Amino acid sequence: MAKASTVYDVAGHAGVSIATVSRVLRRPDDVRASTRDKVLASVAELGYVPSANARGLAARRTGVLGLYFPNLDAMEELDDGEFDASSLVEVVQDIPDSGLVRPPNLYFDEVLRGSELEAWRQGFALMVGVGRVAYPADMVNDIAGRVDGMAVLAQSIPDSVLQHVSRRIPIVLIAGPRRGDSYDHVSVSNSEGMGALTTHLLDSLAVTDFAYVAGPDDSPDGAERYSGFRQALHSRGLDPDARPVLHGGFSRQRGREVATQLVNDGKLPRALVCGNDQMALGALDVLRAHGVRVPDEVIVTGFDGIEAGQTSSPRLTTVRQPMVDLGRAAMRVMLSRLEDPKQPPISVRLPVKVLLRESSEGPVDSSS
Amino acid sequence: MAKASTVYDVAGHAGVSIATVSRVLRRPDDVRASTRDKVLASVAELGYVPSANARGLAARRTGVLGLYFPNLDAMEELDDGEFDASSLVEVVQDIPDSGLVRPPNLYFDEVLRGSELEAWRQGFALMVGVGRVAYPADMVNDIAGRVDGMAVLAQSIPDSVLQHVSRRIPIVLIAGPRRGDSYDHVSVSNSEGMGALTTHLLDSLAVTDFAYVAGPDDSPDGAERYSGFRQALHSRGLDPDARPVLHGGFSRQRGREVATQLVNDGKLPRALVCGNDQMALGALDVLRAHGVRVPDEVIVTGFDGIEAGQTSSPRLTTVRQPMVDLGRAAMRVMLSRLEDPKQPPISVRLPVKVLLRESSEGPVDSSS
DNA sequence: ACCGAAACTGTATGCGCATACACTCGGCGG
DNA sequence: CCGCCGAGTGTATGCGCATACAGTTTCGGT
Repeated sequence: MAKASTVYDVAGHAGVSIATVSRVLRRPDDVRASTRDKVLASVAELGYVPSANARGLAARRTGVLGLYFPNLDAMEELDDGEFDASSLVEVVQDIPDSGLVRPPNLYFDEVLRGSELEAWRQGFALMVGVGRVAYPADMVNDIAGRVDGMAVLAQSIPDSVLQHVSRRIPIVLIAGPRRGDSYDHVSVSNSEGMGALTTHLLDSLAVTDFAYVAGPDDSPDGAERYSGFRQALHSRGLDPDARPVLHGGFSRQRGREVATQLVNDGKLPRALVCGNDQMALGALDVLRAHGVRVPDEVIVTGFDGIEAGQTSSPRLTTVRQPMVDLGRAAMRVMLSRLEDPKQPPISVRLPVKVLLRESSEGPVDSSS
Repeated sequence: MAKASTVYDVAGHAGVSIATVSRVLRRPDDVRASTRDKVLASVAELGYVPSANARGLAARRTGVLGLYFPNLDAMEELDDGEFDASSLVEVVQDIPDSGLVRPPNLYFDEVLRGSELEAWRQGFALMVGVGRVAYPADMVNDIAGRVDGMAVLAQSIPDSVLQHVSRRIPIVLIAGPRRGDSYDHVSVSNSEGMGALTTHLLDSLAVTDFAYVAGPDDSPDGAERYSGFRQALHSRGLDPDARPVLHGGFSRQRGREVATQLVNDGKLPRALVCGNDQMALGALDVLRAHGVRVPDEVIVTGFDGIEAGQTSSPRLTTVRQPMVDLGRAAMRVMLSRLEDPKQPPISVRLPVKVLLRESSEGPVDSSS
């Protein structure tokens, strides 16, 4: 590592020109086999690794796709802790589930996985950025300068910034509402999914007594879901406005608070429809603690399909978002845009799955 | 996006030289305020975003740190599915927990989070790569050419490749065993943690009848944990070799298989010590299905501290790895190495926490 | 009003690679 | 035996920026 070797070093060592070295690496078939072997031997000998910067500069593309997340509260909590190795083991009664120490966002992780997978399959590297509240613009700019295209989750970026960077690279919006119609967009069927779930409760389980636990007011996903809920009720002649809406925050803790309130007020509905899984799990925590039987007394449903809903007891009925596919789709759309920059804006809408489990359907054999 | 503008465009637009533009962006204080404003106005006007490639080339550093994961079986499963939007909603009884459709690796996700956090805090971007079995060398090389330093998880890379790229950039190994003594290394106290947990079972719960469910043979973490288990027994005068060892694969399914076997053979031990949480959860599945009471009849323990162990019933006693800190520590070590390339190899060992929960301690109030 | 230092800005160069183009060389048809 | 062609290789250039260095302006002091 004394000094990274360059094409020139390799060329000198192999007795060829730098052009030949470059060809051996980029278009091996254009080089005579014997020459190629000579060069490759030198590459190995010198530990040569091409500089992506130089390559990117010369080729006018970086070969990198970007993925930008908004910052979820959970991440910030990590900021403080210094790791301290004073003792290598500590035996403790379990730390309380703060919901923060263990970041709960399966959601992003899966989008990330999907993106990573698709990007590499298409021959691109992936760069990840998680927004810190303080200086989103700088980070976004930084990433934008490093990539050939960038996917942005929900509304993690102010419009002005988005507009600025979009003059350099294509932008794909993931989830969230459309923003203007100049960007490509990938989202899931939030309203249809919640609608289908609600309809199931209405038609198959004959539920009419609902309460809805909404997400944060500024969540477009949350809004779409609630809208789906309302439409389902409306289509069956029920008045959505007659159903109580409890405002949450998409956190487990918030779900607990809402449920606690309902219990205390003695206003438990037949079905508690939650805007996401975290809140539903929080509600389950409270109901279980109060001895309320789910689903016999109260049906609870979520949205997202996170893993924890699969191992909770009872297991959570929910709407599964194809989060991995969201990431994959975003990357594909981006590549398609790179290939043909002037095609009209693309908008992909991914299907969801309503998963019926014990929190709504009653006991099911879980011996699997 | 017609044609990304450059320093030259901005310089021309603002009526200054490119050097001044560059300075405005890099060292604003070296430029007169009035000039700076002029330039910034042009930057905004033109939608200028500096090319990280050019910058990196000129500055001889990329400002990016790399993180490379081995490929876990789970990822591959995603390869096939095309997303198909023929229907936007589908209502289904829950799909069986294949353990594949929902990638279970909280582990990597958290290391990633930690890395991402620390990298950005230090002013670096993060690039992620997940190894595909087919061509790890190419991917590693590719990343190595793009970053100032790379962290590698466990043994995801052949020694030869590692050696090659390490001539260009510093490498930090995360988890896994040391490899030679030329690389920096970050790991957790696997053996100490498992030792402490085992000792607790021995001393506080008076268990002597153990069975150990090991991980895959090629997992160094698994080996260290088993070693900690053995040492604990040995230190209490018990013979480790008298305790059955069941070989697993770190998957939930494997945990189920092992547990099923034990049940069928009527050889359930007092305590089932598992090499990771996934297997432990799989064992819980089976024990519950067979009506075996945990922890009254059988104590089950895991290792890792994944979230699912926190919501399982009973909640899982385990050893919590500071996975987020692993990532953070790796990045810090890397930066320290970049600052002073010739300091002796660093080896950081992070502490773990033994978390006592209901799968070993009996009923606990879980109303929280 | 003059001088020198300090503050500021411009000019020139190179980072490491891809690639257009020029060139060499061997084989082939005429 | 000559000229032509294509495979293979070398030469020269530019990608967009940072920065050393040179040049210019500003400003305090006298």
